[in-house]
Amino acid sequence: MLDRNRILKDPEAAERAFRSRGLPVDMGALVELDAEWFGAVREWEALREKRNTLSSEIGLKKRRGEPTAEIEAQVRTVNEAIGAAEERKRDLEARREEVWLTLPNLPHDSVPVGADENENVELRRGGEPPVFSFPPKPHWEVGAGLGILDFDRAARMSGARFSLLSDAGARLERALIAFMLDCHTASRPDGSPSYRELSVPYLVLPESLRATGQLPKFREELFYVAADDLFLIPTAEVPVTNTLRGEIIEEEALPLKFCAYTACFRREAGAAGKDTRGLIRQHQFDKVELVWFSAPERSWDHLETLTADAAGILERLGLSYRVIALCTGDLGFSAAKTYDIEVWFPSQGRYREISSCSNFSDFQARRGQIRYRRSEDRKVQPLHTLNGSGLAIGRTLAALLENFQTEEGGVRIPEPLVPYMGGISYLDPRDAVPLSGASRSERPKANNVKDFSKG
RNA sequence: GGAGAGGUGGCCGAGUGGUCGAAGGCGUCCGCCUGCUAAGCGGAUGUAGGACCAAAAGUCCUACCCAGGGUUCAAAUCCCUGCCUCUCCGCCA
Repeated sequence: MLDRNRILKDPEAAERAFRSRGLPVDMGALVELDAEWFGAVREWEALREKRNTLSSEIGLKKRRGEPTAEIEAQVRTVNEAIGAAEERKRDLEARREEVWLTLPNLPHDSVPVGADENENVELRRGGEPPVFSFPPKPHWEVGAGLGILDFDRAARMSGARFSLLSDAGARLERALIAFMLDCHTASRPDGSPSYRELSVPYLVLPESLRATGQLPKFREELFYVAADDLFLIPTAEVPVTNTLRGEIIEEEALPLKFCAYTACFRREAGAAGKDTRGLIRQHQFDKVELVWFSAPERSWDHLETLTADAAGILERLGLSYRVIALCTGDLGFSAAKTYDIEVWFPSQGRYREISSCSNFSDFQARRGQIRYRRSEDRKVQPLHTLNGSGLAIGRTLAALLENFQTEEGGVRIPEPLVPYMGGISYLDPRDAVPLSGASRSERPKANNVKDFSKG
């Protein structure tokens, strides 16, 4: 939600901002509707005042034993007017909300102006794309060769855009989650506080999604559980940001930094034909998310830190990446400024998004009533929220399979992950065991796994 | 899922249908006092929208005592529904 006073003070500036996002907004109609709504509110308030005055007069008279029938009749008349005014107010309020809740955030001044993703600006690169002496295979082929990635069986149980990982693949996914969380929650060399880890619900109420901006506009992107009026989260941003919804936080406590691993669920409506193969675009994927709550004057610095924190994971894993600043036309609905981090995919010969780090300024905080008490003057103000992937697990896994593949079809495990893989430093295609079971001769020694399934 | 008890300000906790935005306490803030600290004393202390004002201060109006309906001239207070919490039972990872 945008700051009403700010928009109404300079509607032309707001209109320019919306146009820079490629969204023409009829500010005239918006201003007019707002004025109409506001007039209805004032009218309703005036009538309430009148009724309150008369009612308390009745109280006085009753105590003195004076007759009140006449005033009571008056109040009844006023009440009729209130009823009508309330209906009008309610109607206008609904119409106004519908408009205001679908207005996107205003881009920050530092965001490059541009029409679409072609005008995004590359800021920096990290690492070198690997050089191969053979044509690198796409990750789904590498994964299939290793026997750790299976899309056919996933489709059998769940349909398109789901995946099934097995053996070292499943373990690698778990390793990445643990590795990333450990990185973000580790104490920092400069003594600044690390991220606090949260484990959050995957199903949320509509108002939670309204706060972060997915509703009302992007309902078709969400999986919805109609029987309970709950939505599956499209990102941990939703539950983590909503953790503090409706709260007032003392300025000294800011910034508050949280990280959380969750599965994420997206319908990918309108993405038909895009990334139909592989792990890039799934209905369900894993992500470690970073979320900041910060004071407005510091949030732009914090976005830099947040982005560096996300990129740090790629550095440790030895993956090549670049950071780009999204232009106004490519900015997400709630964001005031966004950096995308893209990782190198050898099979595609290009960088693909692996993290999106945004400052939402006070946009989500207004919608979710997340405020802070400024220590200087004790005033209560909306704070700023930020978040970024740190990182998307499936895409990281895919990038590892592609970037560290060997000619034999194996994959080298980056050194920091080896402890998380139980010492495994190389995935060997010769170790592959089909899910339907190995033949008697090549069946590996049974793992000494305890059965915990009986709870 | 069944039975019962509740949901009031940062927290605890009163509240008879009318002057209750809400007693009291705790906490917090500002002063005073005590040569430090504690204690003590005085005062202030919800949020949102709006009016007056150049602005601040201040005064005033409207709303909010889980949410939504209802009764009433008038609802934190009475009624209904929903949600949530707690206790007991059932079921269950």
